[in-house]
Amino acid sequence: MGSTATTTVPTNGELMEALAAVGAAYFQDFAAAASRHGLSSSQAKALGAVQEPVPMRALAGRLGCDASNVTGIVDRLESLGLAHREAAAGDRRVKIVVITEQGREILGLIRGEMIRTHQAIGTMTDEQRVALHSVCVQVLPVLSGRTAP
Amino acid sequence: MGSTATTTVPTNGELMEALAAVGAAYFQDFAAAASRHGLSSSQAKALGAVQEPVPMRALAGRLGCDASNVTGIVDRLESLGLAHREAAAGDRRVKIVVITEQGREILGLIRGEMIRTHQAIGTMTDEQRVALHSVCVQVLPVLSGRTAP
DNA sequence: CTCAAAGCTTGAGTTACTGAAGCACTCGGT
DNA sequence: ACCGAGTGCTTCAGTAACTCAAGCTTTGAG
Repeated sequence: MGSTATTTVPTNGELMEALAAVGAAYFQDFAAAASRHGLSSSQAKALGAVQEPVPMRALAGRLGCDASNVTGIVDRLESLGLAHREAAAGDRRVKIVVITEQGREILGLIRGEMIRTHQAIGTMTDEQRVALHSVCVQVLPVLSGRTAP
Repeated sequence: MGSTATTTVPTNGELMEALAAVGAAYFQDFAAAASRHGLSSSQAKALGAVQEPVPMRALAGRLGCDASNVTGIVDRLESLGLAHREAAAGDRRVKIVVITEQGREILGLIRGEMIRTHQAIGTMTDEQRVALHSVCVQVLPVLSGRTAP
C-alpha cells in the first residue's frame, strides 16, 4: 500500500463519496435548469434520451424504468409539443418517439443554462478534462453493465 | 509525461455528455442496490445524508427538495426503524433526524453491493483514482454553489 | 407583551413509478 | 393458412415523491 510522497491514493469509500456528491450536485443543476423551462427532471432526461428516434421499449431501457411508466412521460412531452410518436415501419406494434424542433431547442437551452456545471468545467485544466473524459469513457461500459455481448 | 499528439481536449458538450452518462449509470447502480433492501432511492439518499444527526430543514437542503417532502420520507425511514426523530436541545421547534444502528448497517450493505460501481473503480489505475478524486474535490464547491462565504 | 418569522406538519393536487392485465401485432411450427 | 407463444404498448390500481399553501408551535426582537 504505502504510496506516500505527495499524493495519497483515495480509498474506494472516499472515491464513492466524492462521486456521489458530484453526481448529486450535477443532477440538481440539471433539474433546476429543466424546471426553469417547465420540465421535470424525468421529462428532461427523457428528452435527452430521444435526440435520435427511439422505440418506447428501448427508451424505458435507457431511463432504467418500466415501460408503462414511459407511456405517461411521453404523453406529457407530446402534450407539450416537445416530442411525438410515430409508427415504426415494419412492425406495427412499435411506436417510435421522435423529438420535435421545439424539443431540440428547449433541450439546448437547458444544457446551456446549467451554469454551475459550466463553471465547474471551467475550473479544469486541459489535462484534467482529457483525464476526466477518458476515465468516463473507460468506465462507462462496466458501470452500465454493457460488457461485451 | 507529456501528453502525446493522440490526446484531444474534449469539448464542453462531450464532457457533459460523458458526465451525464456516468452519473446516470452510477445512480441506477445505487437505486438497484437500495431496492434490494426494500428502499427507494430517495429513502436511501436520505439515509446517506443523515450519517451524522441533521435537522429536518437542513436535510431538505441537502436533498434539494421542499421541507414538507422530507416529512414523508423520514416518516417511512422511521417506520422501518432506520432512523428516528429527536428533539433539539435549545430549540423546541427543531427535530433532528438520527440514524439508527440498523440504518447504518443497511447503508453499509447498500454501498457494499454497488457492484458495478466497484467494478468500475476497479478498472482504474492508482493515478486515475488520485486524479479523479482531486477533480471531484476541486469542482464540488463550485458545482454545489458553495463558493466561499 | 406582541408580533413577525422560523421549523415542522397537514392537506390538496400532480407526477413518477411498479406490477398486473389487456389489446394488437409478429412469427415459428404444424 | 392457422394457432399459439411471445413482444410492444397502454390501462388500471396503488404507492411514493414532490410542490405549494395553510396551519401550529416556538423563538426572538422590539
